[in-house]
Amino acid sequence: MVSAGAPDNSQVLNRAARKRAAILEAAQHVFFAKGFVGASMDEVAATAAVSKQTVYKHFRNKGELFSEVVTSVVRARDAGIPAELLSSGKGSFEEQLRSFARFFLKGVMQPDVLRLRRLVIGEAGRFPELGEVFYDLGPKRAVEQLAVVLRQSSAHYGFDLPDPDIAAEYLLCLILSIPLDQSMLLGDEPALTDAELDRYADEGVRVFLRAYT
Amino acid sequence: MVSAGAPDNSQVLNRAARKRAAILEAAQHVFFAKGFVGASMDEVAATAAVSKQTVYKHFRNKGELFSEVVTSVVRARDAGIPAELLSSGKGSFEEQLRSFARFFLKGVMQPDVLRLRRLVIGEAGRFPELGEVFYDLGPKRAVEQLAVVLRQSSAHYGFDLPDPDIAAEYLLCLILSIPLDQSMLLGDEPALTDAELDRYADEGVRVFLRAYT
DNA sequence: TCAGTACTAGACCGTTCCGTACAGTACTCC
DNA sequence: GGAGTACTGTACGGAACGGTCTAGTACTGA
Repeated sequence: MVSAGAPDNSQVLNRAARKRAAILEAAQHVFFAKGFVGASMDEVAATAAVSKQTVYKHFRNKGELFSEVVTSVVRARDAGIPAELLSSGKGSFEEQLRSFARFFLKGVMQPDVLRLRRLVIGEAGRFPELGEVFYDLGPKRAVEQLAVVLRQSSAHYGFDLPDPDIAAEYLLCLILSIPLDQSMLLGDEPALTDAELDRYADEGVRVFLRAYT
Repeated sequence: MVSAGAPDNSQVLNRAARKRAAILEAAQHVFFAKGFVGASMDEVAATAAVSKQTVYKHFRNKGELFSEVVTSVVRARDAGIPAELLSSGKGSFEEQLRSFARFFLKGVMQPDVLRLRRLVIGEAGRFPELGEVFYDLGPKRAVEQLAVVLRQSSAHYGFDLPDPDIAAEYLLCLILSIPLDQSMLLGDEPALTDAELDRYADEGVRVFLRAYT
């Protein structure tokens, strides 16, 4: 019997690694639902179908488990940009930016990513270093990648873009901020459809291009 | 002896109202520092220099106290736009928008407002209605006020602005999002100086005007 | 002045939680 | 097959917390 929602690691991981993965996944679930203080180690152990002792064998204490959960989720989300996005030259500049915009917005608006963001923001006082990890692998990376695209394209299409790094920051906030801020304060229900997200992405790009070309 | 940081209400409020105010102020402090679950009613009572029984005489339970704290802080910040901002006609359109932008950004970046935002976002699962209160009296009001300004000014200066409500949304996120998102994830220390905030506000307005005029 | 109300101080109850301890069982790897 | 490691189940100590209770004190307002 393979537990639903989790890959069957029984063949590729030894027992210890398997247990560790189960604990991390259970902890993610519990922390996302109840926050750091609200979550209990007993519930994590029960959800992972593991004894509490085993939890403490893998993670020194609650805080370390929390840190590992957050960093592992952030890193898992950081798979990077799909190759086809980076192969520039396909379509107009606006179409290219639109592809990026839709990709970033869809990623950021994943329910788990939204929950993670809420968690990190809420615990920024207790775990400031986690905010930094999230920022570096989230917004910061996105801006850097957009800046590369802007630099290439402005050269390729021959228009003047004085400061691509700053332009990328404004582009990103034009794409993400409106739906993201609403989700942060008003919750993710009802979730926006893909079509609505695409409209936000496209409109953000449109405003950006009017300002910068 | 008047406690520092709080107005001396001893002359204008009777005892009950005075105690109630002291509890709210103490609770704000404790909740901001430790979050909802992390704060304890004993600490609130001690900080307010009040017996725990008195706390429970004024507020039915911890959740109600938390709600009252958040709504009272939000409403206190909702004093509205100073009159001199609304008296249009002074200066160019860009100067007028700059005044608004600087005003909004400075308000949003107040340490207490940042802490409140973090708190509301972190507890959005437990208290969704507080997110709504915050949103309605925060971003939503700001967008509405900006839309009024845009409507008036586009008529007054005779340029075409098809959808002032949507334009106001983009204007607001161009003004606020970059410093605000950084503060949410990276903490408020070190706080940005007024001059830096003004630069963000002015640059946001500049990008907006390039896109919309 | 005096009744009624608000407040105080502290004990208290039931629960929850983190982290540890322990004795016994399952697995893994040589 | 056998030693060594990982895991289980449960119990426990110690602390914290939300909320109630009680008995006594200070204040208020007519």
